[in-house]
Amino acid sequence: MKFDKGLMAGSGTMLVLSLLEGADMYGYQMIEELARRSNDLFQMKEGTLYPILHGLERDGCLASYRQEAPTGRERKYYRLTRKGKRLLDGKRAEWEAFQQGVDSVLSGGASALA
Amino acid sequence: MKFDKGLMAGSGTMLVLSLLEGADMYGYQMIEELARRSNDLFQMKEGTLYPILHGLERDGCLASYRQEAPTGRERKYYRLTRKGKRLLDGKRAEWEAFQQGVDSVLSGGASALA
DNA sequence: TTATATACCTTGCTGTTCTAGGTATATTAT
DNA sequence: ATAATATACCTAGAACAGCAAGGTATATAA
Repeated sequence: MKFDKGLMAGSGTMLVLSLLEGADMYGYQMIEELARRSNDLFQMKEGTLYPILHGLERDGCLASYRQEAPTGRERKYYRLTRKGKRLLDGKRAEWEAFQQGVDSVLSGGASALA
Repeated sequence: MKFDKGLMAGSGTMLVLSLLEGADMYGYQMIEELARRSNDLFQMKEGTLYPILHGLERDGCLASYRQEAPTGRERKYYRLTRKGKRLLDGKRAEWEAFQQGVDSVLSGGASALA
């Protein structure tokens, strides 16, 4: 990424899952799509992405299938499973809570939660 | 913390620095203050905090002094230096960009950045 | 007198990202 | 034709941050 690598930790999985919510994608495409959607802020490295994909598939959160591109090149597409969708929902909720917590601390601690 | 530990990575330093922007504090107090300001969402562990403090002091971002509490116990207070303030400002800017980037990806990539 | 709260610290584990490689095919430039 | 680049997948090892679990010591509460 372009900034403190640490910030990315913990969000990488969520970002990947969220990409697959809209459409099946292959790895290389996810990197491009992540850059596009973030205005080039997120430039995920392959060494980061592929281990994430393999782990999620191993845990049953993603399913993969091979499909030939019009060019003739073979691509490995990933699809979000029901379990993956549940994981995404959980990560998203965690992210929102975290975001709120950080902003609350940064602003001195006066946030009115519920 | 209460959630995916990974999310914390990269933010710990910023949160600590931001606490010290308002007032000098000692370690134990920072943990309590962080919990208070975040409605108990952030329960930073001592094994996380002390290495952060030592690193920031080593880098000249914090300065420390010992002061006796009314109870007789000695406390080690930390003060934000000018260099620490600059670091905080940078971290804050990074955090905002990151936050915006994540939300942009989560919402499909349509954010209008300036 | 024992347990808990306060207050500081460190070592080693784990998990996540990145670096830096490797393989192979398709396209573009020379 | 040949070289360079883009596409597309992968992995091993380094680096780093947070955590668990320990240690030390004093003050307060049971």
